[in-house]
Amino acid sequence: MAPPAPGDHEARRKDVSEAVWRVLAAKGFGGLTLRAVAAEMGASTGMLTHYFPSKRALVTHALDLLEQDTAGRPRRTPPADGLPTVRAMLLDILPLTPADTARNRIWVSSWDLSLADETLTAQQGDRYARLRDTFRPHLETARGLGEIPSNADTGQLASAAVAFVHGLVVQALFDPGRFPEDVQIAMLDDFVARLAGPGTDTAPGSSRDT
Amino acid sequence: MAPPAPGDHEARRKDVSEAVWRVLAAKGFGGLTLRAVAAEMGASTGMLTHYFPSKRALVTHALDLLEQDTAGRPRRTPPADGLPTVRAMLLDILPLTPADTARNRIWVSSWDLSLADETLTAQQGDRYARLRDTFRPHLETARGLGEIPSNADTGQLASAAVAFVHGLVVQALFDPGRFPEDVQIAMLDDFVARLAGPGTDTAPGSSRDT
DNA sequence: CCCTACATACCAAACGCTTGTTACGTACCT
DNA sequence: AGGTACGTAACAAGCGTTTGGTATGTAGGG
Repeated sequence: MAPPAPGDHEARRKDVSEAVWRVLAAKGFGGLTLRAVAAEMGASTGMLTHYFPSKRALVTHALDLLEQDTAGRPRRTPPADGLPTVRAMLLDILPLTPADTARNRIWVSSWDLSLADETLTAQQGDRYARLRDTFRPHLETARGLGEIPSNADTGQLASAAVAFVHGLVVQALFDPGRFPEDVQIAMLDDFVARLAGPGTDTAPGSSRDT
Repeated sequence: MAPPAPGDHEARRKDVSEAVWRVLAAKGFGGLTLRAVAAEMGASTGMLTHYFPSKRALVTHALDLLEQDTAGRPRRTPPADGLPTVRAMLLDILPLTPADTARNRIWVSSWDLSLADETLTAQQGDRYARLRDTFRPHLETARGLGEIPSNADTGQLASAAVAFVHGLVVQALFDPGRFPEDVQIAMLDDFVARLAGPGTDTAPGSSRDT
């Protein structure tokens, strides 16, 4: 009955991954149990431990899945250098499709676990640093193009952009009715438009990064 | 041995509340168990059920505690009507003190549970609506004072302000070293300064999509 | 003033259930 | 034959919950 073809080890791991994903989307990390995952794919917990020796390994794999899904998600083709690209990148984060909503929901869900574990806290902190770093070069391009002031602190603006978009994600997750697609986009466009403004005028020689 | 004075029922509930708070600050909602709370106050689980008949009741109480602590926290005296008040209110949210950090950490931790439960999701959504509503009148005052453009959408700006500050909270929680007090304040000041700008000029009759 | 009656406040222990983990058996393919 | 791929089943630990018992208080009657 059960096909033990020894070649599709990776394929079976992928099946497990999809079951993990569905459990996470439905019940979050607090509801991620071996039995829930096993039941989701109509298998036994013994089979799970055949692919993931411990719960910790499964959780780690779930976090990897999250990162992998995030990195591999379909993205908009960058329209033009500078601010339009920043806008497109931020749009790619918002929960505008069911897939984006699930991914964001799982990210937010993971924060409880991440905050309770020192190692995971540091990893999440690094992830945020990397995310900010992906915005920075495009903000520098925008500065070079004169789309934002020449004295703008691109590192700080990257942090601000990530902050704004993730804060919007959280509100949208808790109240999708009040944050439909057009509202989210309008808010994002408004935010990007304000990037072009002066912000706080920093006196020369007073700003340092990191 | 143990004094069962029947008058201090509320006082004892407060003791329980403080133990719950300490457990939440240390281990989040995922680590909130009856035994952990009982151990935290050197008592038994039977005593807990004497004050909270079920785990659900304790969790509900914990969420009430969060709301209560948030509502009752010390706040800055509003400096001047309009934008300065908005800035002060946003400053009151940021994790600048250990108490603020603990409160924010617990809030973020609660989102896993809240997203997994329909009722809690709606409650959190309402909380966000109320939070946005506390900003709106001051933004309208700012508009009346000419601090922000006369065609500004105050409701949208309130959502944006809450989004920005909570997104900043999350990043600061995961990487306190990179978001010390002065960085957080600088980012907030920059954001508030941009509120004074035009944002997206909503020309009547023109629409932009996708 | 003492004795009984009763409610409160709790502890210790056990309940049944779920958790992660492990051991063992078996079907299958090479 | 032997390794791979499972299912079955048990395990101890931890979970929320329940039970039984024991102090400690208050209240009322004699």
